[in-house]
Amino acid sequence: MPTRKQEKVVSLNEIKVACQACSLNEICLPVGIDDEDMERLDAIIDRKRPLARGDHLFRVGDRFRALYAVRSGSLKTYATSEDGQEQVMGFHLPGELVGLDAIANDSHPLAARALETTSVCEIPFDQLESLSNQLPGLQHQILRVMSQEIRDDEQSMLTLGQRSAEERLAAFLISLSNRYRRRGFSPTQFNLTMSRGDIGNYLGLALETVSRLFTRFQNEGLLKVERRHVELLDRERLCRFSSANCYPDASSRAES
Amino acid sequence: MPTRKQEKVVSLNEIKVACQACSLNEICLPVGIDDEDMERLDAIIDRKRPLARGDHLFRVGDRFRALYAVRSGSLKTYATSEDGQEQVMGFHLPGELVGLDAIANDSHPLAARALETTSVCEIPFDQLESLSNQLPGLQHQILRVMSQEIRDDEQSMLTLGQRSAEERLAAFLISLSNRYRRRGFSPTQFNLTMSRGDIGNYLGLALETVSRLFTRFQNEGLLKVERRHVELLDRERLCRFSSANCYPDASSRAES
DNA sequence: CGATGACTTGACTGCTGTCAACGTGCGTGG
DNA sequence: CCACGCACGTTGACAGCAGTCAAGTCATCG
Repeated sequence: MPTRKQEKVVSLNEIKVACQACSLNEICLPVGIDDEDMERLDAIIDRKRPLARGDHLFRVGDRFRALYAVRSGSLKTYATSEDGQEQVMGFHLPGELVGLDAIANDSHPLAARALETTSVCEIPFDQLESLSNQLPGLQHQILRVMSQEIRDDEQSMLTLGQRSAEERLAAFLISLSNRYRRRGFSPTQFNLTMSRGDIGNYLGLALETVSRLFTRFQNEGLLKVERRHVELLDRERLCRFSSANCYPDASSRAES
Repeated sequence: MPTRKQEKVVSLNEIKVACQACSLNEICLPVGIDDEDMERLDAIIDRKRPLARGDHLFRVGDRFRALYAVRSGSLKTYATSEDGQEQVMGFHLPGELVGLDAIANDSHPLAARALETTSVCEIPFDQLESLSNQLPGLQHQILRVMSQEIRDDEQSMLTLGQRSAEERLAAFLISLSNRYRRRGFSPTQFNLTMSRGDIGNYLGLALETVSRLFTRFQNEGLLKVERRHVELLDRERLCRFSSANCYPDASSRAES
């Protein structure tokens, strides 16, 4: 990552640090906000103490008060069916926003739980909203982020609806890879913070199928996997397996 | 539908008519907007001439200029995979909004095509955005609508990922039923404006499977189907089949 | 009246879920 | 330090749901 223009005054640097640490740097509410506005945005953000693995950030039905940006660690969001079965709806990596689905009814339709030690930034929604009234750039950015979320969900629907087990897992791995790359992590080597069961649940597959596919992918030289650690050896081929373009995913390409 | 408070002045009535005809009446951008604001909103909306069956409202990659609200008729949105296969992503009934996924990148990621003769309202986005800067109520409403879209997509993901063919079709029919009910149409009797192929494509099923399931549902007394016309005979049981609550779908329950 | 497209139905296959047994690594406590 | 338990992961056997291929029916329209 080329260091961004950091020749700035004091308080501004503080924010840069704050939001770089939070991975919010041009990500959560990317671009289109100038430094002064960013300062005001930063002022309303509350940094909470970390969650331990298994802790809930919020539960189903909790009143909606704030959006959350993952600063470090990772979360899963899930619903619970009437028979008590968990339904994993998504995973959230550093720099990603959680809770956008709660705005509509002022209540969280999903629960969010930490997959590992995780810290988040809390963005009180009423404050964000009134701030965005004053800052058209911010308002536009929020709309963009929500639109991107809809887009990503559409992508997931496509994967879940139309793809084979093999294609789903490949697409999942490519998606993770893209999202890690985007945040400056290695796109070819990372740890899965979720269990095989979570992955299977999310992809609509039995956990045994996920396990078998990892083995198969490894035998075919596509990747190397050992417990939670994954190394993508042939990203290109894996990508073709996924029947999806490699880079459209959560990338958004940050506009023109 | 009990006629809504129509004891109002002239121009206001016009809007009521306009937006009632457009089914926008408290739906596209529901509640939270007072009459005066609604007048200003109405002023930027462009009513276009109807699309014929098969016409495109927009295509993949088209520059994003406006959101569209279905006034009458219906649309499907779809992606096209590299091998030319169509992937149906959604159906849009009167009163529903299309194009929210295009805001992020100023470009439509999906194409939208009329399933029958269809008319839409065009809502130029830049005008909507600057208007919403002046009207906090409108801004909030837009966020709600987008949030609801995310919620609905999550619901679809769940259906596609975890459910059997039977459950998917049942959920699809219940969803249609809820959406028709919400707009004042019969929730138990309606025409499918899309083909079996479209339904199957959307649900991630072969069209033959969809056909067989319709037959089975009919034999089990759940519904009566003849070509495109469907009558739900046992909505309650169909709902249980879908493994989903009956009313959460696209309802949003229009807040408290 | 024939052509066309949409839909239905049947036969067969195969992917993927289920059930079950068996590793493997890690933390806890002796 | 070692033993144990437990959660997680892997692998195998088997079965069933749903896809594919194919034939046939029905409605609409020129």
